[in-house]
Amino acid sequence: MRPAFYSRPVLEVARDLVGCVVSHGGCSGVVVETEAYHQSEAACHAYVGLTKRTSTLFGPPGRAYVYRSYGVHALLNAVSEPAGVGAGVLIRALEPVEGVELMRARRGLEPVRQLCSGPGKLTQALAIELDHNQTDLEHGPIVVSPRPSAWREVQIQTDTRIGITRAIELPWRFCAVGTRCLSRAVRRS
DNA sequence: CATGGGATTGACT
DNA sequence: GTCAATCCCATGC
Repeated sequence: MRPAFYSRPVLEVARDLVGCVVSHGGCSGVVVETEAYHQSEAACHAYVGLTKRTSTLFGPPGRAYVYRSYGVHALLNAVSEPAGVGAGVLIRALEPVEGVELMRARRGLEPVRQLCSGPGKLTQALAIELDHNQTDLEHGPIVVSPRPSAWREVQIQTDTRIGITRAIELPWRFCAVGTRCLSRAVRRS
């Protein structure tokens, strides 16, 4: 997707990314779960302001923000809003499309439902690493492309975000209806 | 320079 | 349900 797609309010970008396709490392999948993060709320890394860590979030929209979580997993975000605003969309789950055997090998698991049903799982399945931080999501190596026709009219449920301790009340989680690949079931709508 | 806290996962009780 | 693994980096002395 072009930078103009991401250079909008992060809640719109998070909603519109559901149904789009993420490709990397010989694999691809449809985005079925996202969360929005914005510098104005305390759960966002950019809340602390411009630092070495958050500089990607404050940079140009349409780039990847990849960081290490709990010392173990790489998590993928799409930098959103105009440059100068710290915001991003966390990609939390995919429904696998291409390269399922590669995903199985990288994950060490067979069930399709468990290959990309979590933010750390999908980066492992697609071989997305920390050095993809700041790379362009239009030209790759990680590529985000528009909704396939079957996903054009996808229904979306909102929910509160998962795994955070601050600003827990905001309904900034967006989930596709009908998928079996969410990281967790939707609680609220 | 030392410390502490995670936008998680998988193994185990 | 509980809990450890493991590392980057922001913060504070």
